[in-house]
Amino acid sequence: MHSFTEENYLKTIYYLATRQEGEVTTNALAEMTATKAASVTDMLRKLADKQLIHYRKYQGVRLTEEGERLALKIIRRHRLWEVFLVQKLGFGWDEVHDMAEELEHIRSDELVERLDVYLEYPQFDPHGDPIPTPTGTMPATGYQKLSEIQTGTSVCIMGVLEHSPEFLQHLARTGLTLGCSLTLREINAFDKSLLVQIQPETALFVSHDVARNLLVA
Amino acid sequence: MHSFTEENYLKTIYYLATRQEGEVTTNALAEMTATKAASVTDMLRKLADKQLIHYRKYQGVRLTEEGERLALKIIRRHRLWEVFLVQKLGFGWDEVHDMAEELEHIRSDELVERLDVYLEYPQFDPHGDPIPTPTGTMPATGYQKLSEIQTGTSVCIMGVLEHSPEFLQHLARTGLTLGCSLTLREINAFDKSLLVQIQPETALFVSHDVARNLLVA
DNA sequence: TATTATTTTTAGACTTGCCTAAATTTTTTA
DNA sequence: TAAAAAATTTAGGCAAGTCTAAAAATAATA
Ligand SMILES: [Mn+2]
Ligand SMILES: [Mn+2]
Ligand SMILES: [Mn+2]
Ligand SMILES: [Mn+2]
Repeated sequence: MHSFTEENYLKTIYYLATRQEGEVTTNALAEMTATKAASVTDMLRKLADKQLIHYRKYQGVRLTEEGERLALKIIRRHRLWEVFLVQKLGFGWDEVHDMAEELEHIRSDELVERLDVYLEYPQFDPHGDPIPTPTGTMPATGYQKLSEIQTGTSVCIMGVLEHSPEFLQHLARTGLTLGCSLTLREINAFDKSLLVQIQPETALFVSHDVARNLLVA
Repeated sequence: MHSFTEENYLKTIYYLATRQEGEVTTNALAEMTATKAASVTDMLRKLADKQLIHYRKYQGVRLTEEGERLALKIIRRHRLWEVFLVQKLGFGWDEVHDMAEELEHIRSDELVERLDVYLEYPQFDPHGDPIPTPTGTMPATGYQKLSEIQTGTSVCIMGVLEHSPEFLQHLARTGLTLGCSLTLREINAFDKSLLVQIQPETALFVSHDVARNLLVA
């Protein structure tokens, strides 16, 4: 079996690999896991010994097939638990991350598959992130950042890239929730803020910082 | 905060204290936690430092008020998660213990209280054990062991003292489930086995070993 | 390309929870 | 009640995961 810590590292490597081209660096991992580079190096050696990552000293890391399979398994658990916490227990989407961070490590495949049945096979978690399949593949979504679409386009909010409670609460307060449809009216040339129409009668300004963390389709 | 290990020790001390008179011994703890006496001594010193137990060298231990409050909190979590696993996910009562053993350590009071609401405030877990209140008191039950009632008495099965999958599966196979009512017909003088009637037409023999692990009222 | 600056790794150490072996205390038995 | 047995604690050590400080490798810059 693998420790909580190993599972968290695998998940973090997966996450960073999808965000940047090329190998994942020691420093990036240290920042994400809130540890020091020296500690990361220790763990990388251990994960490499277990054949979960490809690791060449000073050259960064990449998940092996087995490592990616495991990472996706943990992500699947995390996202299913988040669905449970929001849909069944009534938590807000800004409250569930830390609990899911612990629940994802409960060691039972049977448990997570029964949870999937119970939740009626959800495709997405409360943040719009796709839920990996039991066999370990990540469904593709093809969403775009709101900051990257053309003026005049009408789209639907499908997900968020930033998961901090502050950001999620801000969205909830301004009415920008998952599934909400909107039309991009104009982009301010000065600060790149966006004017979006969410109701026939209501339009609002969205900062570029918010827009590049909102996924739409 | 307290570690998983500390929480498990507190729970074990609570459990042993309810079974035997007087202080809980180092060896008893070593056996229950599947560790060695020397390791137990280390942990006892640590728990005593944190004021969670009363500990005098060579004299055994006893929970402090704070220690008991914490133990009951973990037991409450354990039993609520067991109810969830059986009632919502459809697990058998013989399958849930190990998962609950991990779930009980998820650090969120809000989570367990919402779970309680969601499960509609259950009073007992799938093994008939009472669920401690949020404020940390253990409801009394006053059940008797089946091995200790009089011939001719009619009773209802309310709980089990042994939680091993083997025992629980044996009960399920012989039809001795929670809530099942039965009448004690006779007690075999030779091996203390019991003849119990569970239907107007069906009676069956129950070994003394089984009977002293069945709680009735 | 030689010299800085940055990144990464190594060396050595700490904490937690566990172990074995030996010493000590308590309990039992002769 | 003294010796033997059992229970418990102490001593010393190990693995996981973390840290700081120093060394080594790579990248950036003059
Ligand atoms: Mn985690
Ligand atoms: Mn999520
Ligand atoms: Mn436990
Ligand atoms: Mn139970």
